[in-house]
Amino acid sequence: MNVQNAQTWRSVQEEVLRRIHAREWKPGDMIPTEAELAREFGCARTTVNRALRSLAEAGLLERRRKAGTRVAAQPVAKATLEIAVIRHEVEDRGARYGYQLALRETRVAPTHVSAALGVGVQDRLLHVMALHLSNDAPYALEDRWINTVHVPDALEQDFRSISANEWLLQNVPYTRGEIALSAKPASAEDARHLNCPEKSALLAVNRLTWDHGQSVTAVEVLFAPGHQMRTRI
Amino acid sequence: MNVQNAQTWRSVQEEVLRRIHAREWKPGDMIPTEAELAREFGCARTTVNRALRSLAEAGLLERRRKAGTRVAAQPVAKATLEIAVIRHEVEDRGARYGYQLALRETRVAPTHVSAALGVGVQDRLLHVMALHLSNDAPYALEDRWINTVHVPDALEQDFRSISANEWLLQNVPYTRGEIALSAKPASAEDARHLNCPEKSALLAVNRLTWDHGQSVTAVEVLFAPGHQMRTRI
DNA sequence: ATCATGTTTTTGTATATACATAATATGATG
DNA sequence: CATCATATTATGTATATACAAAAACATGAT
Repeated sequence: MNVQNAQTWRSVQEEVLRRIHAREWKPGDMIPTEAELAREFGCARTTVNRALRSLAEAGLLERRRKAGTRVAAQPVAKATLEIAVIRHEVEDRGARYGYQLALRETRVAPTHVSAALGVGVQDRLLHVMALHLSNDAPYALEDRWINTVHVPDALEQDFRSISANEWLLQNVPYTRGEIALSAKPASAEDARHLNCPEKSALLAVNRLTWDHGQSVTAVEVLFAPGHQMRTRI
Repeated sequence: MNVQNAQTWRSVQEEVLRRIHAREWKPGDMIPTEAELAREFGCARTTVNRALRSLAEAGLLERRRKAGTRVAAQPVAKATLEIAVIRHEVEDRGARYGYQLALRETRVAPTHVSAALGVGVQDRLLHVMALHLSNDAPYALEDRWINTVHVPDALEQDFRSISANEWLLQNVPYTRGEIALSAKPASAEDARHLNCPEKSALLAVNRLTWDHGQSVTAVEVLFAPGHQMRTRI
């Protein structure tokens, strides 16, 4: 064990990663304690802690007090999908963004929506459908229900020039949310908006957000056929 | 400005979060400097730094040296999908896991696969197809190509009792990977394996992993119709 | 007005030290 | 042998201090 020169937490992290990748430390193996590594690397324990904590957050290490640190047996790949404002998503790809409001109404929601939002089945909610365009081609269809009891300001908005997607993110905070990704066949209406054959396979993102226990909005975003969500690990 | 009693970084974080959610600090607003907050909370700047850094990693704050810290204008929802071993995914749902090898061959890969893996179009790769079952029902279809130049040990495995998914994660390290999520219509073969109508909308996860610049494997996992990937934010 | 340069401010990190906390290991006790 | 209390130990966190680095800002030359 040489005295390595690793005085920054990043260099410690790099060396630890190297040992994991080189299989010097195999999945499931215990690794030395922070104090031992600090001695080996000639740095403070705090520095080692910073490096190992960060690797644990990434899922590569498993740490427990007293028990020590081990290399994750099956590193769970944590794919971080960045779910941004759709306009930014389009513009970041270098395309021209377009937006069309398809529908805006206040009505009683289908039971699965009112149940998900935790409102009464008779409550009227704001329902907005809109098409997001990329270079004039359909990009995504947004189908959204807004809890107007908790977000009355939404009733003031016509959502003709700014999408509900963007308006809500800028104006209504949330403390908690659930996201579900799935594949769905295009309904006749979906197909018409997205200009694709009926029953095409569409990537669907369903989001449900809450603010301090109060539901805010339920939204389904259907992406045009062929769309991919990408990320690295 | 009362002297709050916030001596742990978590309590500092909570208070900062409260102010963001209560819109005392609105999206786009600058917030006080670490030193100011430390004074206000009566704790060390290190503690404030820990709290704010963590919130910045979560996408709620944007920090820049000298410029200071501001509340993210459009908090990018970072949905962390945990992509685990499929067997664990099934078992964690409380279901009985099953596995069937459908095909194992060594052959020249389709050009899009050899291109993705960065191998010659004439190179023979290991091709494995397998069905993962949940309570005896089809759960996911795995279609995998393995770069046998970089992972020759894979040729020793028959993948009849352990899936390539699991074997690779336990035995072959990788340093980098790309993941793409999309929706695909079921081919005739997909439909046969997954026991669903042809052209059903299937959620597809495509993964490509590399180890120090060497490609390891390219895999497409098709989930049975109706499957959802869920996460919270 | 524009550009290069230096100053200052804010976040970022490293350190030693101290104590907290969780969980295991140990030993006493029935 | 099982069970409970206790000691031990590795990680987790808080602190003061110091310096590094990025970037905005001010200054001055052109």
